Amino acid sequence: MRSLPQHLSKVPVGREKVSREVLVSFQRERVLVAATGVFAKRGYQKTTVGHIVAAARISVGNFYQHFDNKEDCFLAAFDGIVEGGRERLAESSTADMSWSARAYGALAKLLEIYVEDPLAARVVLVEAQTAGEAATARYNLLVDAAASWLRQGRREYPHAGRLPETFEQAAVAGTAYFLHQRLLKPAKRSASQLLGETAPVILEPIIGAAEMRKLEALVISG
Amino acid sequence: MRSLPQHLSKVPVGREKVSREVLVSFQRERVLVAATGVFAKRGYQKTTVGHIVAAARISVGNFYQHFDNKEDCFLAAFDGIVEGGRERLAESSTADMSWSARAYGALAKLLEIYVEDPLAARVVLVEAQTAGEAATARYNLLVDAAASWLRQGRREYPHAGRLPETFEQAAVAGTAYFLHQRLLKPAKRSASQLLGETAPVILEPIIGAAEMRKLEALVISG
Amino acid sequence: MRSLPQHLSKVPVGREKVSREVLVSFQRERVLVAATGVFAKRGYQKTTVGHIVAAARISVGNFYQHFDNKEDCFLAAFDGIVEGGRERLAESSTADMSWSARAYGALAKLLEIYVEDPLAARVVLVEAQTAGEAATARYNLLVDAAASWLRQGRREYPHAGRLPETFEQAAVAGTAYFLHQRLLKPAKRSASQLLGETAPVILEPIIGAAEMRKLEALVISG
Amino acid sequence: MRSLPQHLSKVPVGREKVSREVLVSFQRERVLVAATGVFAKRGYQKTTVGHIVAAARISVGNFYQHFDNKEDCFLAAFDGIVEGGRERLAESSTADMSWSARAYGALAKLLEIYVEDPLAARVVLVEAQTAGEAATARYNLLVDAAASWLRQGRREYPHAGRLPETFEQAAVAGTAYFLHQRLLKPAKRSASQLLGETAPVILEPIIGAAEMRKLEALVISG
DNA sequence: GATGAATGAGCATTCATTCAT
DNA sequence: GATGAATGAATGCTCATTCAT
Repeated sequence: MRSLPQHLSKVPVGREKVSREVLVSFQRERVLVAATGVFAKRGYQKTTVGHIVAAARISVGNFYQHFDNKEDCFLAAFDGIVEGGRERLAESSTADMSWSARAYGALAKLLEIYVEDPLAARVVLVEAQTAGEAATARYNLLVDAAASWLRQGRREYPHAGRLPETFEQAAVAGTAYFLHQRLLKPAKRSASQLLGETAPVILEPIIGAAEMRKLEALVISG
Repeated sequence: MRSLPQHLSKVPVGREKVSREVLVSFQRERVLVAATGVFAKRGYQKTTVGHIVAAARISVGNFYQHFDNKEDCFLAAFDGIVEGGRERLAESSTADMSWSARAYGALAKLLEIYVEDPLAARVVLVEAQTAGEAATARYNLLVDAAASWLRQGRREYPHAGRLPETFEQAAVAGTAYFLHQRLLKPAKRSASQLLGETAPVILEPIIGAAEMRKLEALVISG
Repeated sequence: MRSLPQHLSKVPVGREKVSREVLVSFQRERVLVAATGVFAKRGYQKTTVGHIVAAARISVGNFYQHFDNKEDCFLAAFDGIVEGGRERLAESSTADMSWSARAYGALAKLLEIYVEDPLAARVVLVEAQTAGEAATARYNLLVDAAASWLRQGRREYPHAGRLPETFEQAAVAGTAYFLHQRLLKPAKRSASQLLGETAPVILEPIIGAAEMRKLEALVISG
Repeated sequence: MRSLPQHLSKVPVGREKVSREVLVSFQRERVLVAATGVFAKRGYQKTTVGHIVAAARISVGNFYQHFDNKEDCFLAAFDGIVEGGRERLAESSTADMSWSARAYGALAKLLEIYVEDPLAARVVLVEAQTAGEAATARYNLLVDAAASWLRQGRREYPHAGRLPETFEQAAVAGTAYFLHQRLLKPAKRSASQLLGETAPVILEPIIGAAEMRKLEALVISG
């Protein structure tokens, strides 16, 4: 899953200490992975600390050594997933690409991540809305961040200026709801299928149909 | 609330019985109103049956005479709000109006209802997503129903056919999210302001900019 | 079931009054029959007043007009059954019969009643032991009464004097347990079969094997 | 209580673990003893979990860590008492004794246990019949087991063959009822007194009066 | 550090009983 | 007299969190 933050391995406090810290960090990661699965399968509210420690094979006391409480654990899982996503998203584009290509690539990458780990996706997209105020705030921040990023497109594609102010937020939230619904049904689709269903909703109004077709063609050919 | 069947009032021994039934119905309605407020303010999860009975000024036992449990009460509140909304929505248009006018009028009416009773709106739009599976299912049904209704527009406005299949659902969910966000902030807007912010997102892609302007002008002049 | 106490019909307080009293009495009887069934099927503890009023098709208020509470209702049912049994038992013998014949006849009659109405039997034999102190006391009184009656046999059959003091009570309780067990199993037996299984335990030690055979032969021939 | 498997004490890291397990086991035992007292004094139905935890000086949560619920606790107490009784019963006889001597000794031992701990006796003999289906089933199993054991006597004492099939069950249940009654009255008797009252009912019919006298004499002289 | 036994506040729910209509 | 809505005390049970070992 998520790789360990690099800076930790640089701390030079003696071999043992380091290995222990690494171990602790691994442990924490293990717990977060287990917790993600439990939260996704049982729902945040119905998940108890007991469920998590059973899944992670740790003791209750240990759990509270890592996290303040259940909510803290959820937020850590949420943040870990988002952070991991952000890192992988960074790989999806280079500075020399056009905005539309970067946007299309980013959406494609996101859907790939989504399809890859549906449990993590469920935690971010669904459970975050039922896990208390802090989680909801983080979810909204995510939607806003995506909407903001999308809004940059208006600069590049002037005719997007005709779109209502609320377009980006609605587009992001609408897409999130669409994916959300997909998570409920066992019928899984491939990332490319989902791309065909979401790009027209979220990108085409900004970049226009012509540009859209161009990008689609590029992917197929490339 | 449903009005009493008239024939009952003719039954001679009926008066007492009827008045009691009416009383019970009123009581139930009272509880639902109180419950709606509590659910909206505290959130479904943090609401206890104790909170509801305190707000409704009834006893615990009486609560369980009306509802099976907390979830049942929530669903009844949800259904009551939706039903009331449906009835008021029916008033907003007549058969002789064009689809676009009916759609525009319906959206305006919905926003009016929304602004009028933000607590009820919050229950339907926000809390329903955190109140268990049954509530979530009902929420999704509502989104789907709205999306289906919207889809009829494609027949009337052929150029809407260019819209991706997922447009309607995304548009509805996106608008719901937008309104949802408004509910979190104390800064209230008028229904007409909200109409200006949502109609372009949800209707304009279907009926086109020209028709949109026409409808807006009509409202201002009318 | 139990027939109405005769003296009631003799009270001459005007036709209406009488008919009402009779009606009330019938009503009470109806409730007791229904309650007996519910107690037998659900067990005393798991039976609620709600169950009884539902089965008897009366209102809760009405129930409390007849009985002080659930226990009172149970005791009334218990007493009614015992009283009915006593009356029918009286028919089973005449003064001119020998003690052994009367005892044998009484046992036969009791088993007949038992087989006829297993629900009532269950209430007296099983549920009475779980229905609180008053009911337990009544049950014990019943066992003691039967044991006392049985003890009279010692006078008639001197060799029964060799039996230990505790014999009668143990014999009655043992037989009660035996019948109790029969009530749990669907395999029903006839009254005469049960007579063959119980008489040797409860009567033969008192009257002796020879007398026992004589009585058995009498029944077969008569 | 069962003693700890020896091999565990050899595990080097084991000491702490073992002592904790022992502690937990003691704790459980403590709770069962307290629960037995409460059940015996208040009756199963009127006993609440609150009563038990107050008597055992533990918290509610802790109670539920040991037992699934009140019934589970009762059954554990019942089983513990029966198991303890079985173990002590095993000491009461050796293989070289005659069946009648073993039977007489077992009955004497049982009555000794009964007199020693009337609260435990009450739980097994009285409350088990009011503590739900599972408890009743266990009680019946116990009666059946005792009856079966008693039946072996028929092989050794051929003239016992004249006894009716149902004798053993009735004798056991009758004796149980007799002891049951003793538990209700404060007037306590000694185990040997009770032996004199029960042995003639339960054993003499099988082994005969002569053998009975012989055993009685043996005890007095021995 | 790790463990998991112990804690107890908190909650949903039931049900006998009352009493206004 | 009859009705059944209303009452609220009582109870079983869960679960996040602490802390002695």
